[in-house]
Amino acid sequence: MRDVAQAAGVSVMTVSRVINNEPTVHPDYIDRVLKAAVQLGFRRNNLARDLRAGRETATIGLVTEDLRNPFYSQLAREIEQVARSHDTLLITGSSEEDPAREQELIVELCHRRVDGLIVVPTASNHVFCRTEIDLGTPMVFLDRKPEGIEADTVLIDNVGGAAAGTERLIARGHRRIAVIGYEQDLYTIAERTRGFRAAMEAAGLEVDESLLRFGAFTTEQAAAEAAALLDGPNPPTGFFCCNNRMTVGVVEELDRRRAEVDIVGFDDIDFGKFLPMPVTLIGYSVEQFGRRAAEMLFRRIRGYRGRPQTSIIRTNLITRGRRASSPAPAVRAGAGEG
Amino acid sequence: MRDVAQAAGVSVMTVSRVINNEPTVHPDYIDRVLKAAVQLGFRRNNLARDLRAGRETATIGLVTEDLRNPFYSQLAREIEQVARSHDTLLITGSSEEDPAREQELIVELCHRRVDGLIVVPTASNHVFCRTEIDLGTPMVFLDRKPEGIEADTVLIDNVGGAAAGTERLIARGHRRIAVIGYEQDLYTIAERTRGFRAAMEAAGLEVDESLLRFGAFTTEQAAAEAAALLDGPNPPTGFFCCNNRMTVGVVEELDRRRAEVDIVGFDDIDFGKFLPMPVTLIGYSVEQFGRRAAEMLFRRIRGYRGRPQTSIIRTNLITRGRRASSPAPAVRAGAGEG
DNA sequence: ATGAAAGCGCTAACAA
DNA sequence: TTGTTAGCGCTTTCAT
Repeated sequence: MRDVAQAAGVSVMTVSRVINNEPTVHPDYIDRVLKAAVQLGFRRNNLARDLRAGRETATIGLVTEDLRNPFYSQLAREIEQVARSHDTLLITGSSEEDPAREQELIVELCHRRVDGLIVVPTASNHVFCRTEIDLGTPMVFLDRKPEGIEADTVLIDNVGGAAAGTERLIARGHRRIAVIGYEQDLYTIAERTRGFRAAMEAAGLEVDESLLRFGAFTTEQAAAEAAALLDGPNPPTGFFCCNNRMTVGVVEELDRRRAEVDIVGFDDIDFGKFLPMPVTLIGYSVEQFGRRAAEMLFRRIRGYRGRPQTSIIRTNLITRGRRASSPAPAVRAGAGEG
Repeated sequence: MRDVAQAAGVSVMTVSRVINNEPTVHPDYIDRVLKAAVQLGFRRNNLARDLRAGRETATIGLVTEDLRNPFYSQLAREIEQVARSHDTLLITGSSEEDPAREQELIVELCHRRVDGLIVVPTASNHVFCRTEIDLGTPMVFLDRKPEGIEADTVLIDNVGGAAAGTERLIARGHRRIAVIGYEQDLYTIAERTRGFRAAMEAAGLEVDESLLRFGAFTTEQAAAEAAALLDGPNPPTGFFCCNNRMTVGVVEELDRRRAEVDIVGFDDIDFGKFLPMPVTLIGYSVEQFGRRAAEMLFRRIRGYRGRPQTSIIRTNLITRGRRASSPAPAVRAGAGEG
């Protein structure tokens, strides 16, 4: 900037004014400065600018497990849109379900002075966030409650949604309902299971604990769990799946067997129309989910000082999939050939 | 930091050394400084630090059309992983296919002094990037060639992949092959169409221009185009779909009609196993795609000064989908119910 | 091993 | 309308 000032024969302050479009500069100077700036390839250093101004960085961070998961990428998109309306950019980081990595990311982002953070917590301890929040980096937690602290949180109505789905299975006459989940301790899974139990109890039905399986993580493992249950002595006639991955796995297994079993699953599935059998899904507006969190965050960034709030996104039941499968055996997807 | 120094009774320099883990500090001081820092809730301002050091911001940017598209989010994830190995964070921005927005984003990111940029260009003019690149922000273009400048680029083998797919259709005896694309002028579409034509010509087949349709953008529109062609006087027996959205649309339409028509489509489809009919897809490693671009970028960031390079990712043919559909009519997916 | 001084690039506040 | 001075928070350099 000094060089530009020198080349244009003015002071740095005039240059500063020109590049910030301040109206109080003589047109001749504007011209000269601009010309010199272009010639020298000058670019304002926003770091210095923000430093001086003690200003916000106009950046927020998003920490999720894995951006590849369409749920998170859609969330990222919604958040980015809200951020854009606040002239703010979004930094994304994937924790890869590693609590250590998650903490590292959060701390790193705070050090970089992001204006705020949206975190989808991996099961872990979040007390260290308290410090960062108190020190001036607002955070909103999404989808799961943070552990050990009270903070702004946006959740899905896990209990209500799971109960509604379970009720539908019960209404269809099912009494023996299996639950397929992963990581029993994960907040969402625990809540959804709670909703399942509540609905069963409300209907006066006993839960057969041997039908609850929380060992699967991948689609394939979910399919294996379903297979084990169906091959058992007293197989279930309905399945409650705790998330979309589980649902897909169970659907695959049932399709393989052409078993007449009802499925309810948490989370909508974007290719749901291609599922080979009708499935009831517990959906919710991901758009609303992301926007709500982003809006809460920006309210904090703009200085709101109220107590931590929890916002719940409601769910709805959706029917997806095609009726009546063909009698021909399904063919597994081929791998790459060349 | 001054406050911490005062509280600990040392100079700011000592504080600086402590928080940077420099080995030349007396243990007693380390203790005192750390204690004071914790007590005062001190956090190093990395902005100031980077400013002084004239250092890189340890951030790169990624500009895509829409993060919700699984293709881009997977790309983002791969790039993030490479970035992480360089202790670098990733800022993502969506251009929403708006060239103006794309330029705005790129300029904004450059102003923020990102160390480098990966751009999936929307059809537009990219000469302004030349300036930014010369000014020190390396850029790598992904998936499509930038317009009007020469720069590092990573592309898919669009022509070769499309030709291979077309050849397969021809080998199966098809002579009348339709092409369903969107935005004929988009680099990828144009190249894929070129590959299609090349394969047809090599087989001595004439291309019926009335079978090439580039008006669709959504899945539904692609289905409509397919329907129009099939209802025409001399319908095609094979379809070449220019991307995954087109493929899904055509599959839906053919499934609705239970037509015996072969489909080849560019891009793999993650739920391919659920497609109701066998489809040949032209796939490629998205992982390799993203990593290659990120690695090219970091090579530039580390100072590589060679001429702009173009790297081509090869494709492979994959068979997805289930054989033999059922005789029952398909049921459209339901909307939300509550 | 520690500290004082200078300065990174910019802008707020005031002076001219 | 323009320029001068000072300082954002940190680190580099050099002296102690």
